[in-house]
Amino acid sequence: MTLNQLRAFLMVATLGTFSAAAVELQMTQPSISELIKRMEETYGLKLFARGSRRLVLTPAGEGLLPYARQAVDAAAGADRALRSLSSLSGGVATFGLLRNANYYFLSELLEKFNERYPLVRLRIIGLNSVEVAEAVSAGELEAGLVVLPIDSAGLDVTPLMRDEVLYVSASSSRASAPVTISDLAAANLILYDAHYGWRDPTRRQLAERAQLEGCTLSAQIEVEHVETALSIVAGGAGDTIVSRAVTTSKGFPEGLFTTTFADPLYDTIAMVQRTGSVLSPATREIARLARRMLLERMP
Amino acid sequence: MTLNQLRAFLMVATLGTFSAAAVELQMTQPSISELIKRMEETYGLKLFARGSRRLVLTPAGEGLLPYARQAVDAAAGADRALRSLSSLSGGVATFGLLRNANYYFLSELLEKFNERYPLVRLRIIGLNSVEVAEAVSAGELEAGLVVLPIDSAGLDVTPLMRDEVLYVSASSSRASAPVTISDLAAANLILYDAHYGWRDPTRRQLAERAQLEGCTLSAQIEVEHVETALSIVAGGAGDTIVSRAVTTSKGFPEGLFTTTFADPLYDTIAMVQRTGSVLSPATREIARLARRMLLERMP
DNA sequence: TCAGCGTCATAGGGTTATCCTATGGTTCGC
DNA sequence: GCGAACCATAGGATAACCCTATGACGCTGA
Repeated sequence: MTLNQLRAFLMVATLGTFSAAAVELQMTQPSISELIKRMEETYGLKLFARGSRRLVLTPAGEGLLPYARQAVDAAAGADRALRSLSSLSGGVATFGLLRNANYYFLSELLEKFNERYPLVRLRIIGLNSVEVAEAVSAGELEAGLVVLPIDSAGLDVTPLMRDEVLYVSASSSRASAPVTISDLAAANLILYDAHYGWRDPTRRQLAERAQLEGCTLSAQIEVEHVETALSIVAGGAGDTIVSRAVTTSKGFPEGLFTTTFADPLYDTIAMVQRTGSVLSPATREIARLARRMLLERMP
Repeated sequence: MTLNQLRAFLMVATLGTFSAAAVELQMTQPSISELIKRMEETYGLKLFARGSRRLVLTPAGEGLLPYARQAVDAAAGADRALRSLSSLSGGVATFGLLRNANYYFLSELLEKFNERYPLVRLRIIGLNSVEVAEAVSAGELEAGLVVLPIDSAGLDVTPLMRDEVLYVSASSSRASAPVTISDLAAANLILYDAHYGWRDPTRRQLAERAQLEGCTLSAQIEVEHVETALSIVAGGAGDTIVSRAVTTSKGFPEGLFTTTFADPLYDTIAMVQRTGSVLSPATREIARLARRMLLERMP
């Protein structure tokens, strides 16, 4: 005897069909069927008479009805009580996200959170991982998602997933084989995140590699937005680098070629929060959602 | 939010420790721990303050308590209701009986059943065979006794006994010899069961005979109760038909004459239940008693 | 009469909850 | 301190749960 079983029973008794109850409970008809069946098997009696017509309560079902109603109502009350007591019933959840979040799951995350906690307002901060990391470190944000590497002083960092960084060009020849750092140094690079320049984590990784090779990277053109950079690349003025998630998104221009790095390069996405801090319920919840949705996307 | 979580919460709140609650609920302490933890995580708030001493309810836990109690109680009631229906130690036995049951054995049946199973409450449904047959067919009733013929779609029908239908009149001359259908067509008929009219089984038998003879039957006066009809007949306004059991009952008015039909007419009493259905113990028992008592009365 | 529709039942599979045992960590009383 | 009592955590087996896909059946309209 579980609450789900009682809920299903009640809804079926109210609406008269399994299918309608399934829609109402946001489940599928076979699930309803199974819940009812299990309850019937548990007690060895039928709750509904499955006639050709519509479902009719058996005497046993009739006897169960008032108790089911009471239990489900009480559980709904319990849920309401807890929900209103938790701070998820108000206030503002503040969370930092890396710039690329659009390409991963941002809108879905916000929709899901808002659906579950409609009373909580959301403030999503973050033009770039650098900014997010600094804000979290300073305590302005409780938590956020960033791309590594970052300056991790005063932060708890939990890597969650990684996404490969690709080289993007309008010329098939320049993207015909994995590129090396020296290829990169020789290329016309169209880079974005002008505001943060070489403090950007992905760029930092590249700069470190270049340093080891004894060469220098510099941007031919720097803009703020990835989309702008990609448009320029599509025009043939130069090449750029983006993570794979960007290349598979809808907005990715036609006619661009991609290739990997000879020594594969990855953006590692991590959750950061202030060392030793306790997250507010709302923030914890959105962090939990974000982590789960990211992990679901792991290859 | 599951019932098990609420049960665990309630028991912990009552007993003050996880371990004690585990013993009481026949589970292990880690299981209780996990159930509580999951509920706390779901809502992002603590339900118990884990002090060094003993557990104390947080305000949130305090708020949850009444709802938890109500939900758990209701579920226990549901369980009891269903469990008792699959045994003879409680619950309600529902059974359908034809209208005339009073004249056969109704009170005796109920007394006997109640004496043997005092914990089972009885709900006897049935103003007329038509109604009982439809309710059983739809699954609202598990079984019942009816007079044939009925529409037997979806029903298992077991004839048990028959009782002759007699013609009743205040005039000795009109009841001096067996009556024919044409006699009937010519008579002032005082009929009962107005609500069901010619769907009533006995009336259907008569109507079919009349059809074969090419004549039509119609009621001069229609009332609901047999007793009313008999009073009117005793006043001489017309004649009626009843089964023999009625004529031998205590309430049968003085001064009325009865005769048989020229072509004898019988009410056949049958047990009906839904095709392929399994009766609950209580219903099976009352059906068994009813059948036995009927058969004992067989001529 | 037969195809189309809506209904519930069943099969198969992936995910999660639940529950266990075993063990670690903390707090209290002696 | 040290044992006792208690809660938390880890790891693993089982069952519940929920899904998609498909089958069976009755109803309905051409």
